[in-house]
Amino acid sequence: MDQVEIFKALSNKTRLQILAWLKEPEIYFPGQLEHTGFEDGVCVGQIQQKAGLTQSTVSEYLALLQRAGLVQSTRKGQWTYYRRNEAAFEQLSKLILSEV
Amino acid sequence: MDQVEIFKALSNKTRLQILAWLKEPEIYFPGQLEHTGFEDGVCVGQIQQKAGLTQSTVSEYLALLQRAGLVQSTRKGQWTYYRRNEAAFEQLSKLILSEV
DNA sequence: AATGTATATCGGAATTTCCCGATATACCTA
DNA sequence: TAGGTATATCGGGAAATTCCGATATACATT
Repeated sequence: MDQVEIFKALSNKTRLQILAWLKEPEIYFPGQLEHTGFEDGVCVGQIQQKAGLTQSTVSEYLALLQRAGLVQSTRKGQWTYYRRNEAAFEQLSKLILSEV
Repeated sequence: MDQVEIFKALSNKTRLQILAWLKEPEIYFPGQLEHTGFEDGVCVGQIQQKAGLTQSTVSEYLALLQRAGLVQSTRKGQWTYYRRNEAAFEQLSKLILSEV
């Protein structure tokens, strides 16, 4: 758990937004529900649309968040679904009180 | 409380070190104890020495941490003492669970 | 095999961050 | 007032980040 890498990942408004959206996908991505549900998270395209940035940028942001350990992904067919890694946030919350 | 600004402030190894040092000044800055104690924190010069960066860099890092609300300062004579703002860390810890 | 769709990766321009040396400001003492 | 010490601010080169368009890869369908 590289602290600096985690905080860098969180140092961007769009990435914070994405994390907030992934917390309540049923609210922020209602369009996906009927297709696949949210067990595996939300696919890149849905996130990209909502973020209003290019596909390449959003894909890189998600990869960055994953390298930091804040999200996890599942590939299903041509879609990659991203979901939050809640354990990482719990850990981070504690770490801020104990180590930072 | 600007989340991005806070996470940017934490996205640097030296600044994280400084915050950790200020958590236990009596351990990391034993030289200052006999002079002034630690009620107001630690002066810039002591922190600079320990960080091993230039005076200007450390001064700017402390100002940056202060703008993010993570530390507070007290001027006494020619010295500026910096100490942690523990309330900010408590808030941040909770914020990571509730908002991020 | 050929085409279409979803995502990842590459190359790069613009901006920001990192960290420095030089200089300015504040305060203290003789 | 002059000189010394502590800190803040300024200007800038190097490196990292932001975000893009173009291209590559992966999978599905026909």
